[in-house]
Amino acid sequence: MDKDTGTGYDSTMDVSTPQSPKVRKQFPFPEIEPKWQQYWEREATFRAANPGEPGSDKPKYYALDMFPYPSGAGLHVGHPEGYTATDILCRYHRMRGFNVLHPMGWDSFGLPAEQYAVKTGQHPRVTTERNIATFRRQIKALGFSYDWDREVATTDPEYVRWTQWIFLQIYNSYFDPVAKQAMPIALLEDAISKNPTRKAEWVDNPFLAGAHLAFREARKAGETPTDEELRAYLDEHRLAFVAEAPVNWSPDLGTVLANEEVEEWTAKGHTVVRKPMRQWMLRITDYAQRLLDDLELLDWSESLKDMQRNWIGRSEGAEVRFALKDSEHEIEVFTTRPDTLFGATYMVLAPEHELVGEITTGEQRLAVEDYVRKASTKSDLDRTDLAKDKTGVFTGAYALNPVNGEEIPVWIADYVLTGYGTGAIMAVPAHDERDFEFAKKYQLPINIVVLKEIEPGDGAIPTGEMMDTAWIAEGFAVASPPDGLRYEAPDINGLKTPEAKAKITAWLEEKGLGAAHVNFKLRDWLFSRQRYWGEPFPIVWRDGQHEALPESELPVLPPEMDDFKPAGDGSPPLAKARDWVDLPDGATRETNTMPQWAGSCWYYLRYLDPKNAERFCDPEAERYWMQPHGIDLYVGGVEHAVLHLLYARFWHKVLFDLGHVSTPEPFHRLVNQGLILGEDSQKMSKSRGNVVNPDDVIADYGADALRCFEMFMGPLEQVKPWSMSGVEGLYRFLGRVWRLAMQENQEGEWTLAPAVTNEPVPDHLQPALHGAIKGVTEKLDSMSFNTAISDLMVLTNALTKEEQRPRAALETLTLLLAPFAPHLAEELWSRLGHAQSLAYEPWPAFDEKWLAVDEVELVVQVNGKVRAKLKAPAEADQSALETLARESDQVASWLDGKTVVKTIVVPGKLVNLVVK
RNA sequence: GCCCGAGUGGUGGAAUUGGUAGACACACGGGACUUAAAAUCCCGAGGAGCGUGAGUUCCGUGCGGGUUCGAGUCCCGCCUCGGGCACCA
Repeated sequence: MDKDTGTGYDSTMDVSTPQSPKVRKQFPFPEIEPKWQQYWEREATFRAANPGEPGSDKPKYYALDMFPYPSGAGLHVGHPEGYTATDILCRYHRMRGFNVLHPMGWDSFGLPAEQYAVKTGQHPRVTTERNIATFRRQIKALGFSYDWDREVATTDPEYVRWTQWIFLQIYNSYFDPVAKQAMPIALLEDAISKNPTRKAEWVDNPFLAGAHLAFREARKAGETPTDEELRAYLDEHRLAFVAEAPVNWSPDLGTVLANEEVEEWTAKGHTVVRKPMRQWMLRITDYAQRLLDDLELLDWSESLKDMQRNWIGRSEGAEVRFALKDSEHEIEVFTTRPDTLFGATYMVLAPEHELVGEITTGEQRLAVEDYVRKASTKSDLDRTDLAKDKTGVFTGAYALNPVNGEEIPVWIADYVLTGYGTGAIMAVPAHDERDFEFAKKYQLPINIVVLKEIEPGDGAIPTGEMMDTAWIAEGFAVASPPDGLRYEAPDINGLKTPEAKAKITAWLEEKGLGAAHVNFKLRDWLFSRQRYWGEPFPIVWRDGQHEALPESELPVLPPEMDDFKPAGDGSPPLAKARDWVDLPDGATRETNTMPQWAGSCWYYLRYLDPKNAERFCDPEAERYWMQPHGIDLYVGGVEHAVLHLLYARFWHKVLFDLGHVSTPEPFHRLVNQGLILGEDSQKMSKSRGNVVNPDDVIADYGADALRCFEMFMGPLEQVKPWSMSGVEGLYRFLGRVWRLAMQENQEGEWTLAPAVTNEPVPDHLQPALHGAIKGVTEKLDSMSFNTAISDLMVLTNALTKEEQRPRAALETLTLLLAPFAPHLAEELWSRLGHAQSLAYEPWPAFDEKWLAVDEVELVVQVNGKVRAKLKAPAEADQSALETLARESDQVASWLDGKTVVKTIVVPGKLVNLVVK
């Protein structure tokens, strides 16, 4: 799921380890790390119990990492950051008695392996398998507590089967506008058929009943729909559909891209142009409102929610129809400001608008056609780059403003986008910056109809020519209509913007001229790619119509080929495999493939039941792990804020609507780990030479030190620079912990230190011990890993000072450390005399009695400045503390010759004497 | 331009509801051990001033105001950096 997928295939695969400093190891991590990794694997320590298996009676905890795209470059230190955070919480939850699901897998379809295949002829599957092996080895070397029995790869044929199966669920559904959810297309088909057989299932649904009636009336009128018409009606409603639309086409990649992906690839230097093509789309726009509303259910950062909200881009307003002078056509526009209708002085159509050809007058035709042609060859980038300088051409046509009947000119301009709203606007230059700029340039009238305040008195309205910028905020309606004039439209003068909007909209609705309307920025998801290394669509074409393959035909795997080159004309590589494409019965296979996002849209569900051959996931397993509100913790990079996270939510909602999953949202709590920068505070990149390879770090300092350092660097969500001396610091800390209990003999063997005693923990150590238990526990609960480690250091420093090291105290420290440095902790636990792994040892509990102190430090302030620090009994009451403070020698000089006018006492903490 | 987030020592970062600013580390300096070094252990440290000294005073959380007995924390106005969106009507 990495965005950074375009690198690495030309790099060598061997991971070279620089000469480690020939220094004595602080602790024998090169022996104990592989030892415990093998132990955990052999004992299946981290196998998660599905319902019915021993251990499934515990409460569940599902922590998910964003699975990686196994690139040729191998793991970098950014990967283990999020993985370590989830691993720590998983190990912690096991010790707290949870049945923990912590899986890992591979997002293994993707363009780099295919590009490598084009260059070298090596099959993408070979490349992919090799890269997965590298990633698996590297990840295992970090000692994460994954249940490897649940490993999945999106390229596995059995995984592809269910990705395609889910696609068919989407294909065989429509979005019901009444129920506001996906429903089986079979219901709609039944409703419009001549002899419905499932009426009981849909008769109460106004949408289906309405469709039924419409087709019945048509039949009564003798307009019996043909099979093609019925079919076309259904295809128009499917959640997966084929559309001819301007798409993002990259000639050098040889494929189309989703809107969300364009920036990523252009940033890498690829060209992306708009081009009309026939492509598969998914109707994510139907879910726009639910995707927006259900963000409220989620425990995500507000900034991440905001990114999704902005991407979905909901705006409320009205659609208004403008009649055209001397034409039967109408222009429909969307506006968020129907209150400014009296200020609409011209209209603008997008150059691609379907009416442009129809309404252009003879003398304007040449200029308009020229403009349209130029606009069509401009890429989106050109269009936005030239944003500052607005251009346009008058069509020669006039529209009639519905509120006052005025004739206003109709222009075309490329600042109006074809993909948003209706592709046409009413221009209100006084109250919209773009319209203002355009009107200034082409000397179109600017009529002010909103003022910030209404002046008492004569109320003369300033003229638009006096404005140097548009007033786009709300205010009070004026000149709507202008003084002395009356129109059929209501007078909204003096109304505040919201009321003015409501009144005008109501009138438009009443007159049939328009209606309140909600618009979204979100576009439907362009779902097909012209690639080889992706899931083929389980679709065949017959007589120009698409049809689904039966489930028994799944999985549909890409054919064996040795030429992976895209044709360059937009036809996919698969089209060249004629034997595969042409079926004996005359049908042909769909040759597009699905985007890489398809596999990552549901992998978290396959983990729940990865070996199931009957279903994508057993319903009982789904309920067990996903109830009550989905995945307990999902950690990954913020780069997926509007890609993977939006797509996966959409698929999940479709599956939810169809009854295949039990929660409306998949990822209840989501945390974005911050980027790790190079030691130079620059983004890590091969060209800068500041990339840190985790293998090197493990070789020199061990996996535990790497894990601990990544957590100690700073808050998980923060961007932070790498520091090799920082790793060394954590390495030394782990060495100190080790040597609390161990010492090295003449032969270089580590044995239990004689300082380790079986005496009970002395009272003077108890506050440090229980303070650490409390601190680490609370900080794990709040995911404040850096301060949790700091608490462990404080306890370690306290124990280091002790001559005698009580075994009980060392055991507690070992358990607290275990989630962070599991190899070291397991080894210490074993050396302290335990035969079993500590993975399921109960988490230490603290006793408040050791945290209560009987003497506190009392801060005495005079006028808010600290003047003394005194010892005071913890139970002293306010007046006692005040007396103590006033009588203190250190304070006396500050009170000399002054009068105390006020005293503030914070019990147990501070006394502030206010003097004059 | 719009929407978020963040500015704390030489560095990474700590600081419940406003209540001792700088926890814990890194880097640095000093000491112990060592023939020496590495490793380890101990000690020091926000800045400025005064004092031989134990100490002590002032300043200090991007800048300017404000609220409060008391502000890193709350309010208003700026500046800088980072992220997202970007002609979305």
